[in-house]
Amino acid sequence: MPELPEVERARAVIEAVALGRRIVTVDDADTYVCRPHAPGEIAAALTGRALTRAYRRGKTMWVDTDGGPVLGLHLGMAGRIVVDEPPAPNRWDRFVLEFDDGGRLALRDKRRLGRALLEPDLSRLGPDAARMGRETFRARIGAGRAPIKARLLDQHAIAGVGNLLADEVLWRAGIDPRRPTGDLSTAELDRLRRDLRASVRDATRQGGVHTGRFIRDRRVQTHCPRCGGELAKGVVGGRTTWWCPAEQA
DNA sequence: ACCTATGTTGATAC
DNA sequence: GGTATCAACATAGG
Repeated sequence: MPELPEVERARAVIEAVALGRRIVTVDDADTYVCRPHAPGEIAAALTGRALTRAYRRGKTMWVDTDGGPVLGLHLGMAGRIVVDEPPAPNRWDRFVLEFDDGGRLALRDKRRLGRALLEPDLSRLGPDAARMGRETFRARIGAGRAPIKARLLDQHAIAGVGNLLADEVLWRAGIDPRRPTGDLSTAELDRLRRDLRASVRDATRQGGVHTGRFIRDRRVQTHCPRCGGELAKGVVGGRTTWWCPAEQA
């Protein structure tokens, strides 16, 4: 589930209900989710601290603590942040903070591809997709020969776009996902940026990328929501890709 | 049973 | 350097 809109909602939840609460216990026993830390390392650094601010860039979140280290959080492919919910079965709560008021914050993730670590490295993360200016977008997205969809998925170039959101915005903008980036006109790049920002805004408000018109519709049928034509399916940038061959050129 | 698919990222190879 | 491929993880479904 988690692309930029889902992560922003998770960040907002942390901001709204988890800041200022004193941490008394940390479960960092999952050495894969908490890599490269050894069990107990994150616990030692965070016990007695409180979270003070929650940030996000692309799909990466990080949280400041009062006098302690920064805690990085990533939802991976199936992770969620849950606050003050009873523990999940099957050890799906991969990383847990317990507060002195009896509440808890958990990274709940069936797949274990989520991440919790101290002092995350953000240096290789591109600018946030929702806050990218026109000039920056043109420069970072418009150069090179990769298929445009592959570029949108490249977190070093632009942070926050995942497989579903990429299909949604390319459909909205009427651009073939296989087009080489360098072949896009300035007008097409500007349109793409506009549609991307709109898609992110809508999805964040409505609860996630699956609420997008193209993505939502595709769950029940494989026709274009606009023209009704049969959608095409293929692999672009290594990911399953759907598009409308009649409208996306 | 076995095979495929799945919203992620990172390492590796060309 | 840019791009493509595969592996990491665990679950769901045909």
